[in-house]
Amino acid sequence: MAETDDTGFQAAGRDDLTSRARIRNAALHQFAVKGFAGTPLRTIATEAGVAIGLIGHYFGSKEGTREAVESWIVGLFASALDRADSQSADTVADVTVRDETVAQMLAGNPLVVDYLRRQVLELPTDGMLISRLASLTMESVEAMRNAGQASSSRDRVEQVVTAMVRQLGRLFLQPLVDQVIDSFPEEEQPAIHPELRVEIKTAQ
Amino acid sequence: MAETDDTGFQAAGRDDLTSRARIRNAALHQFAVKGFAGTPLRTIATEAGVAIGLIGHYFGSKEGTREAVESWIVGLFASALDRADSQSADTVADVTVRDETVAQMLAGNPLVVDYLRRQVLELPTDGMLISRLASLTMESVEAMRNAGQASSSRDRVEQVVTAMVRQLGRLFLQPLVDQVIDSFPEEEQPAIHPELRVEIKTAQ
DNA sequence: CAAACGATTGAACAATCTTTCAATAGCTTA
DNA sequence: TAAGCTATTGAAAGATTGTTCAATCGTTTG
Repeated sequence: MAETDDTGFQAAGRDDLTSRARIRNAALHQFAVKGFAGTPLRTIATEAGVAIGLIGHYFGSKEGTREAVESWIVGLFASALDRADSQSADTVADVTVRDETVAQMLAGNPLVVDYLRRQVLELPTDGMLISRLASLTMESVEAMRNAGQASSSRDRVEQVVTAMVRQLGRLFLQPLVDQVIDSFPEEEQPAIHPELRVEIKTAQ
Repeated sequence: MAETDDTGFQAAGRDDLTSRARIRNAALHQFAVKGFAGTPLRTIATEAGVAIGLIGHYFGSKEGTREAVESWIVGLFASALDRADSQSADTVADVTVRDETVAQMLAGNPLVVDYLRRQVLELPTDGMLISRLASLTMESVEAMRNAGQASSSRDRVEQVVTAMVRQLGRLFLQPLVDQVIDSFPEEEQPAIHPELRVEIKTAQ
């Protein structure tokens, strides 16, 4: 693996990407849309424009391909948080800046949202991804506490949960709204889709 | 098909169920936990304690098995709404009673919640289930409008969306909260899981 | 009793899937 | 140029899947 990998964030023509990156992108796309079990490796190979054998060559197995996709996603979150800190005037960015930066990253990678939404359902057997993102968020919370930008009296775990629900809750639930609305004939559908609001009411 | 089918709601010993019902229950269980594509028919047969061939005999195909599961779920919602009406003093139950009755039904059938949550994510390709439940909810909304128990000035579709989000939103999002909390060592986890609140903010 | 019928089984089949691997092409380095 | 990499291919193997079907069992019906 002598070649560098793209982050998918900087603009890059489809044909400029390495085979490895194209495979990873195709896997993310298929897993997000059809699910892990519902995606044959052949489909990934076709979408990436490579031969089947190349997937095994780079990622070892189908499970290894999933791992690569998830590590890439974790990297996306990590770099978004780093960006928030570096763009902030303070040493550490506050909640608003962090949320906004993550939201922008997710808006630019809708497939990541689709993938994550699925992961939350798939049983904790192999669902390490959410746990990895939780760790990342915990680091973020710690940094904010140390900088006095987050309450130090509230429970840490609770702060992590709140942050993740704030970032992901609305995005996860949107398909419910969309599917319900789309199930009605077009002339009955409201022009503007109702806006979802998801909150956590901290236990008393 | 001379035999009657259970509703799964009244208590019934596992061994009292017909093969048909046991297959349907096993299918619901596996689809909810592993997903449709991730569930081999052999697994369903084993859990139901029958031979593979019997599934085809009763449901024709794997797709037919899914259909049977979904029809059973639709029936569960329909009978819950009927029950709400019959228990109400008025001719038509009000929103609170309906929501409460549906909530009780879902609490008694957690696998149904898991199954539905998956349906919302799995692409609308074949996902007729949400659409069927939306129709059911629309009938419910119409009944309430006619009885003067629901505003007649607001948009019908919007009322349906609101009702379904109210009934399902929190349940769908709970796994996110649980997975995040469970990803921390047990001694750090808060005693009481934070309470989720999901609302719809009607478009202005 | 005999015939008929639904319930049930498990093997067989064809299709599809993942993984493996030998072979080729292309590029770098000594 | 020769040798040694890595990238890439596509066929083959081996496992798994959904579906089909002939055969058996048990009960009901004539």
